[in-house]
Amino acid sequence: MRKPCCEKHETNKGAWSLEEDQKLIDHIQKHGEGCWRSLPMAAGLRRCGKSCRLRWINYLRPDLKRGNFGEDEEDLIIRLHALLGNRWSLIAGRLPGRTDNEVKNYWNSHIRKKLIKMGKDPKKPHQLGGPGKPFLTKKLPPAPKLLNFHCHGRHDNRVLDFQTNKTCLPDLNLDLSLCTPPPASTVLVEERQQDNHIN
DNA sequence: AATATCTTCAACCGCTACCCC
DNA sequence: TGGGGTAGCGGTTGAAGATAT
Repeated sequence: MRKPCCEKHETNKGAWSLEEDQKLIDHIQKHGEGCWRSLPMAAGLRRCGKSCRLRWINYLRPDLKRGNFGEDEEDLIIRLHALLGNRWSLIAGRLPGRTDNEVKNYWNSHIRKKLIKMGKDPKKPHQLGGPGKPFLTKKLPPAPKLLNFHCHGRHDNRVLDFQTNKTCLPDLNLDLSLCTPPPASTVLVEERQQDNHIN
């Protein structure tokens, strides 16, 4: 029998209060993300670590882009979904400031209906501009670690090529199944700026 | 104005992948 | 190498708000 991830009778459930949010924000600002299991006790929260992680990732993170999806974002989601299927975290990784949960909800509540209305079957990627048959029907090997490169709600995806020392917008590599880690000489400008305190 | 139905989205659950010993 | 613990992912649920009757 699987052990519960936390002592259920001692944890709050349901909507988060402002006070809980603040405690979580304060704790993460002080100690950073990570070690979710021990975080609730350390932060003085009666919540399961999983719940804290989800709340932070989906709602409290300062770099989240709230509000409606733009047309370009919607188009990108459709194209990526045609390639990747329901791999929401990968899709969200290509949409700066968006979370997998948000993308998934948006797909289920808006895009899916829109496509059905247009007479397209959202379950058939080839009707949406994807490959002729479902592209990723079997489990992929784990994504390269550096895919995180695109994650965590980056505000822009510009990269700095250390060889040319120029910034550029990377081509949209939709073929994530073949995506390899970026060369060591390439890092996000934003990260570099943070490191060097450039602005 | 009251009630029913639909829609949206935050949060939960269970499973799997990953990491460490 | 395999077993246990933890993090992350995707599916699902349910409360709250919006809209229709």
